[in-house]
Amino acid sequence: MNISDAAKNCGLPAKTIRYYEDIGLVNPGRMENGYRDYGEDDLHKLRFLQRARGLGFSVEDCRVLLSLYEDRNRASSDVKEIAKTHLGEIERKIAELQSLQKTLSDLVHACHGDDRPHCPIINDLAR
Amino acid sequence: MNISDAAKNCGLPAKTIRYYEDIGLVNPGRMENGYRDYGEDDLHKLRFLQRARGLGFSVEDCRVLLSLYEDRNRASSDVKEIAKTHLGEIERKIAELQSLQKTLSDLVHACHGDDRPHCPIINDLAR
DNA sequence: CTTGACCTTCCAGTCGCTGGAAGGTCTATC
DNA sequence: GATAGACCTTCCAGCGACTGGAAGGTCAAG
Repeated sequence: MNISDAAKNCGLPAKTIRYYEDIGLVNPGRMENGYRDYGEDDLHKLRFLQRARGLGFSVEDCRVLLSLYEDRNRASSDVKEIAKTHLGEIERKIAELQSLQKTLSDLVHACHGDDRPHCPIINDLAR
Repeated sequence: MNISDAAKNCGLPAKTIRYYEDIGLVNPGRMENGYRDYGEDDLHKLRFLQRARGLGFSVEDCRVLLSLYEDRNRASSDVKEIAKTHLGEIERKIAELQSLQKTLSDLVHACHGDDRPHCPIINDLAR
């Protein structure tokens, strides 16, 4: 299967798939004319990557997860550890964004938003 | 005032201050020896940038906010518009992260995390 | 035989810094 | 006056994870 069909199949852009090959995540074979040729295994990996990236795992996390995916003797604790760490980062980020949201929404509500120059938002930034 | 004192004063690294000059945000004068020389106005701008970046505004937003900050005839509605847009982006991001958090935390809870290979997290990624 | 849709590689740009190299300047001490 | 150490300068490269585009090869249809 050529790259554009593989792209349709896994939901990743062709450019991204080539990039994943560049960094050694998915190495398809080649046809006689030099075109990339994706087999079932490759497609599985690409879909796996698409899902894992969609859950916000870094590409390096994905590399490890992919090797665990392929390791029939993996310990589920290794997978869980990565996921827990990632979950913690997500929760930290949510907390950080919620704090920004509170500050910003207070400022936005305090600002009349008319044609006069007085602006609590600017005043806060300048304080 | 030289760059390292300015850095202490505004809470930004010297590297970042030079970068802001590169992209035309804060242009200090120079001393006779070629060293950058930060005056009160420059320090105000740097502190403004430090605050605005801390609230997650993009550097381009900061550029506009800075020009509004300096415009005594600004309309507060212009400021409010930028802040509201940014707030919307933050809220979108929070929602997205919360959805990831839910999925991931369900998966993490479903995984025993022992030395056996069975792993609902991997299974979900591979589905 | 040409058109158009694929494919290939390679290079540059995104954003907001950050690190490091190579070299100039200033201040204090010997 | 020499030297050390802490500054300062400019410039170039790299981060993550792609994305866009140029230049050129391949293939099937009309």
